[in-house]
Amino acid sequence: MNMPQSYQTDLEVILEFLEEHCRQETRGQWENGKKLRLFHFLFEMLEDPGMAHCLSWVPASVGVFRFSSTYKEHVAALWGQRKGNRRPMTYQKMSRALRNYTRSGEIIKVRKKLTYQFSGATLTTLRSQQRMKNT
DNA sequence: TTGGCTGGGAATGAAG
DNA sequence: ACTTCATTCCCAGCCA
Repeated sequence: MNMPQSYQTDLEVILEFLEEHCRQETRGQWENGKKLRLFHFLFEMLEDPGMAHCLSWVPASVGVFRFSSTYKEHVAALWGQRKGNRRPMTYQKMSRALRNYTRSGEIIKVRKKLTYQFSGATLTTLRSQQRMKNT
């Protein structure tokens, strides 16, 4: 129990770091040890039946999903809360982030109103991560 | 014509 | 210091 002062403060620093890390985990900013990305969040929402009135898969088209016109702002607001942004998230801004995925090809825009599509690769990694969770 | 979506440049922020 | 991803702002085009 008799430790040098410097050793104790090092421990305190480490504990402080871990506590902050845990706080971020519970705030949902981390997923599988990696930073939470927008498409992870959207996938989560899509797999949640309680969110079907906000956004849902388009039947018979793999990886295609669509926001509801009336609740799209709700999804955006939730996303903003999850990230802990200073200013409230809006659909306008969230869709801008969605457009950034065009470069990386993780999500592409479908020529239909409020609808987008996960790439095959993105979809398979998301589904495998989802498997990990339920075990 | 107008409002709702869409597209994207550019600057800034957050975090590793 | 540099990259990645997201946020914020803003403007312009399209179309029902």
